[in-house]
Amino acid sequence: MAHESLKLFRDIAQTRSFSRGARMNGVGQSAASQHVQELELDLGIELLDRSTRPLVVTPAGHLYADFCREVLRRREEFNVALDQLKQEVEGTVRVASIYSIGLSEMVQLEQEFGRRQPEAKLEVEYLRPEKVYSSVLSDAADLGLVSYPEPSREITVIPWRQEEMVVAASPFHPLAQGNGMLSPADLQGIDFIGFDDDLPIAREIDRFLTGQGIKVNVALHFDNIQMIKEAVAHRVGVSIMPARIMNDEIAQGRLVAISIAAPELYRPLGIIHRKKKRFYPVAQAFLDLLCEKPSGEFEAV
Amino acid sequence: MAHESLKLFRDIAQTRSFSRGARMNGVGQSAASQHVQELELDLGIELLDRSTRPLVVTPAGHLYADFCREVLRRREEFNVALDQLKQEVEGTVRVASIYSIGLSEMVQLEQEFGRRQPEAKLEVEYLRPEKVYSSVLSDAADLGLVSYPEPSREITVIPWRQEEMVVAASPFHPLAQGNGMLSPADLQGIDFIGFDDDLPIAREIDRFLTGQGIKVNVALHFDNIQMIKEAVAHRVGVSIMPARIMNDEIAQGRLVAISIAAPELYRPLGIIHRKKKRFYPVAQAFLDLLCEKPSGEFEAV
DNA sequence: TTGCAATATTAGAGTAACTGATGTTATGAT
DNA sequence: ATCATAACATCAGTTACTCTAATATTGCAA
Repeated sequence: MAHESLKLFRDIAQTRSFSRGARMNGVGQSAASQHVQELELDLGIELLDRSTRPLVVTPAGHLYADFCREVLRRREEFNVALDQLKQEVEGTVRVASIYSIGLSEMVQLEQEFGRRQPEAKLEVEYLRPEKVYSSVLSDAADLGLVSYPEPSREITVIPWRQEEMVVAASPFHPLAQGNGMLSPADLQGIDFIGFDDDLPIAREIDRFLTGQGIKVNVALHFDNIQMIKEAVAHRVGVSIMPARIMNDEIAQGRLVAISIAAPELYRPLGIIHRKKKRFYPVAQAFLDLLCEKPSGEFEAV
Repeated sequence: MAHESLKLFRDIAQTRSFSRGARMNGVGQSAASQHVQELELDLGIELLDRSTRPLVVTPAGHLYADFCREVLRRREEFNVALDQLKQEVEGTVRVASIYSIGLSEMVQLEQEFGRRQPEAKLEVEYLRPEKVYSSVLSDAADLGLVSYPEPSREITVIPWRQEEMVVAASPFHPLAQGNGMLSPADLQGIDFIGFDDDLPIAREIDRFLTGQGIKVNVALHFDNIQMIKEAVAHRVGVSIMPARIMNDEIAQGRLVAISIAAPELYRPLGIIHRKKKRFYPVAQAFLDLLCEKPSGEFEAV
């Protein structure tokens, strides 16, 4: 609004004509005339001398025209800076994820996203679960990927996947000699590699085992899956973890996955984000990608 | 209008509060909220993060706030420059006058004007008649004082005075020995000091003498009254000129004024100015002073 | 939770700004 | 000079905005 007014006066002064200035700004000559009259009334001084044709810009008019020019230039600068900022801010999706989402999965997602939004940038940061929440809360990340997601006043949860949990064991472990299935009872008293107690997955596994009346012998526990897999491979014990993140080790013959016969144990994954936040188009696009693609062998919910 | 908007946003960003910013600008909190929303919609980016209290200015908001601050500062500069200009332009009356208006008269006018408008400045420039017209035309002078004023399409005339024209002679000249009166016939064949032919006063005097069937012997002619008075004092001849501008020389006994018995010869003086020009208050005040005061012994018309 | 203070939302009133038609004026050609 | 013309001014009516007032929602702290 103000921008248009400034440009209008500048153009009138520059072309020394109300009609031309008006045309250049897509308004009628009448509007231009009224506008300048209003200006002159406000400033209490004549800006343009219309008693001669073509009109003459008065000294006061020159002062004002200079003002207009400088403001318009500054406005352009602002627009440029803003566009740059938008590129940075709106062209980037910042994702905070727990480690156990799996690197290979994320690489796939990144590739697909790069194909769809070549301009966009994806920044993924792997953090411990509580750091994912705080990162989303503090707006350091647009989206968070967590297991056992918990909504709060600030956080909205979008359910994402249900990952089947299986028993992980060394190929040489006695349990690995069966048909790839076992019943919960088979785990009674077994040596077990667990997750640190403060991780949601640890609590869920514990609840499951307790619910089944099973007690395992926790030989070791870690705060990350990588170490657990390592320990299992070294036959320190068995563990329970999402099947999908063992794919590489299974292919290499370092681990085997043994399904647990009913009741199914699933790890829910969720996408979290700040409530009320309007997503930038790029963040929305990434969210769409996540939701649309039931990648891997497990269904999205 | 735009100024208020810019200030509003700057204040909101600076105080980190809609309500305070609104109060500082004499509007309601609602207006402030709506204003920023509108802005954000226009720019397509969030300027203020209201999801926390006190609100946080986003990077884009900082860019815009900086823009506001700079424009406001520039606007202040403009206002200052404009005020200065107003002082100069509106506080000054520029008068262009022919030489023969008389310095003493003008000094009187200046004094009276200085008393009435202590703030105002009066600039008087003495020029040859045609320069007075062009000065008024080119807007280098607000008012012009001329004799035998001629209106044109560009120039408006305000009749000012009718000055009695008298014969100027040395106290020792034969004509000066009478009763201070003479008839036109007394001038027949006399040695005469005239004005340059291109001056209106020269043409008028010539017309008068011719109309009376008189022929004088033009001994010398000058383009200014000062030289004519000098020549008359030296008894090169007599001349005809406005009585009033001889006052000083008559008081000093260097010249005498001899009235011409009917038909009266008058020199009309007029104030000229550009048509349609709205006067600034100060110029109008000076014009009022000129018109109101039938100074000297001759009536204003 | 509950209460408080801040912001968002909504409808409606008042006003600013534009359009279109018409009046006025500056300028140049007849 | 007078006329024609192109430019600017004016006016009435409409559109579109901006503000207010009342009310709902939200963030934060006790």
